[in-house]
Amino acid sequence: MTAERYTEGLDFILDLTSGVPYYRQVIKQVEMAIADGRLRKGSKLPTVRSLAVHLQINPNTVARAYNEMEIRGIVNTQQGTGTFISDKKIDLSLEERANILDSLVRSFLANASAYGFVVEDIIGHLDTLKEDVKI
Amino acid sequence: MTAERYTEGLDFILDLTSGVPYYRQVIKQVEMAIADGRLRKGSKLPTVRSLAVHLQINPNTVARAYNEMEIRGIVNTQQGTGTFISDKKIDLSLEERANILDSLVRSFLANASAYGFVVEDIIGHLDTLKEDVKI
DNA sequence: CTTCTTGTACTAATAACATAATACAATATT
DNA sequence: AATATTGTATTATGTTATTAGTACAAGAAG
Repeated sequence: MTAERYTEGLDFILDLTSGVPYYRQVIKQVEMAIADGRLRKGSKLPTVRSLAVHLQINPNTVARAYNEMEIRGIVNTQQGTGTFISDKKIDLSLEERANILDSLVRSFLANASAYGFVVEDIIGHLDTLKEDVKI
Repeated sequence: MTAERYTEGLDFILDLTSGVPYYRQVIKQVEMAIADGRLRKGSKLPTVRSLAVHLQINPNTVARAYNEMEIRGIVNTQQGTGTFISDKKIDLSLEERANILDSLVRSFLANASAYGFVVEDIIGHLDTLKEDVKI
C-alpha cells in the first residue's frame, strides 16, 4: 500500500460517530502526531488520494485538510511531490509562551470539568498517552 | 442568575474548537453527570432559555439536546415546569469514560501543538497547577 | 382568574460539510 | 520524451447544524 511511504507509526482513523467533521479529524491527528513527536519537520504525509482510499472518504475532503494545514503553516505541499511537515517556528517570548500555555490549559481544565474530570484524570491520561507513544 | 436553580456543581461548558456539534456536547455532559452521580433521578436541568443564555447559543439548539435526551429516556420534560432527570440508569464503563477523556485530551493536544507545545510541556504545566491547587 | 414561565413547534435562512466528477498543472519516473 | 504521480481547482448537489423569529400550549405563581 502506498500509505507505507509515510512515517511509520502514524495511522489515521476517523470516528464516524463523534460529529466532528472528517477534515478536522485529519488535521487534529496530524497536530497530535506533531505534539507527541511522531511527526517532525520534513516528515512526509500520505498522498491525498492514498489517505482518501485509506479512510474511505473523498479525496477532496483530504485535500481540504491539507490545504488548511498549509494555510496555517503546519505543512508544505508541492504538486507532483507531496505534503511535508513544515519547520514552522513559533516565535514567542518565554513569558508569552507561558501565558498562552496557562490559558490553554485552564480553558481545557474548565471544559474537562464540565464532563466531571479532574486534574489527576488528565495527568494520568497524558502519562498513558506518552507511554503508548514510547513503544 | 436563574441557572442557580439547577443542581449545584453542575456547569455546562462548550468547546468551540472541537468541531463537536453543540447539542451533542450538552447531551454528553448530562450523561457524564448522571454516570458519576452529579445528577440523579429527579434533578432539575436548567431551562432551555437559561442554558441558551449561559452558553450563548440559540434556545432551539438547547431544545434539540433536551428533546433528544427525552426521546432517549434520559430526561422527562414538562411544558410550564421544566426538564428533570429520569430514573433511567446510565452506566458508563471505564472504557467509555476513558474514550471520552481521550477525545477531550486529543482535541486539546491538537490545539496546543498549533502553538508549538508538546505533551511534556502540558504535563509539566499540569503538575505545576496541581501543586498550586494544593496550597 | 390573570399573568408569568416553561417547553414545543414551525418556517426560513445561512453556513458548513462531504461527495462526485472532471480537468489541469507541477513534479517525478521511466 | 512519454508516462505516472501528485496536488489544485472547479462545479454541482445533498445533508447537517445552527440561528432567528414567531406563536402556541401546558403548568406554576400571584
